Parts: sequence; structure tokens; C-alpha cells
Amino acid sequence: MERDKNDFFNNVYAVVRLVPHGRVTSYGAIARYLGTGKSSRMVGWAMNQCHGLADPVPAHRVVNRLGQLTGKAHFGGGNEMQRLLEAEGIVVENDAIVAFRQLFWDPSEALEI
DNA sequence: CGATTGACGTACG
DNA sequence: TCGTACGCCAATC
Repeated sequence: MERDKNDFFNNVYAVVRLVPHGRVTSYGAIARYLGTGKSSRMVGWAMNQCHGLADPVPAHRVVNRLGQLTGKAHFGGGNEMQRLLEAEGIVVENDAIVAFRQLFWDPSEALEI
């Protein structure tokens, strides 16, 4: 099969959309699940392009491994990302997700590899 | 066309 | 334990 890098981006969007409501995941988790491992940066790059997609990608559910809303600046420059997370019942404090480890959703685990 | 940046993560000192 | 360096790959300057 031809796994183009374009598919990688598409795969990232697919995984992010699979994130359950009220759950969050990390860039590295997705990258690892896709097999890219260290290419976690590309996941963030994919999120950057997700704004132009017709279907809304819950990028607000994707944070870094520390649970910090590192990409909140790309949600309109406001606290929109935090607001979206709180709307799902996720407690966000100081631009960081509380009990992140508890809310963490690992695709490798959820999809059972 | 070459150098730099970027929504990260891991490795090494 | 904390701090710094590197890798990754694509897009932008």
C-alpha cells in the first residue's frame, strides 16, 4: 500500500476525531500510534492545517504530553480552546488540563493497537 | 533555492 | 534532578 505523507496528516485528523467527548490526547501519542514516533511535530503541523478542513477537527482535545494548551493561541488568539475543553467537562487551570493523566486518551490503547 | 521556524518529544550531560 | 541539545518533516521567509 502507498502510505503517502499526505495520508499521515489524514490519519492524524482521523485519530483526533476519534477522541471521545470529554477526553484528551497528546501529539506524541498520536505520532507514536501512527508509527512516526519522534515526528510529533508533524502532528502539530497537521493541526495547523486542520483549520482549512470542511469538518471540524477537535484540535482542542489535543495537547502536549504535559497537558498544556500549547496551541490555544491558534484558536483565535483567545481562551477559546480552554472554553471548549471546559464545555466538555474538562477542568483547565492556568492553560493546563487538570487530572490530565486521568483524562488522557491513548489511541494505541483505545484502538487496541 | 537555502535557511529558519514550529500546536513536540526524547536523549544526553 | 534540572538544563541543554538534537531529531523530525513540512511550510514559510
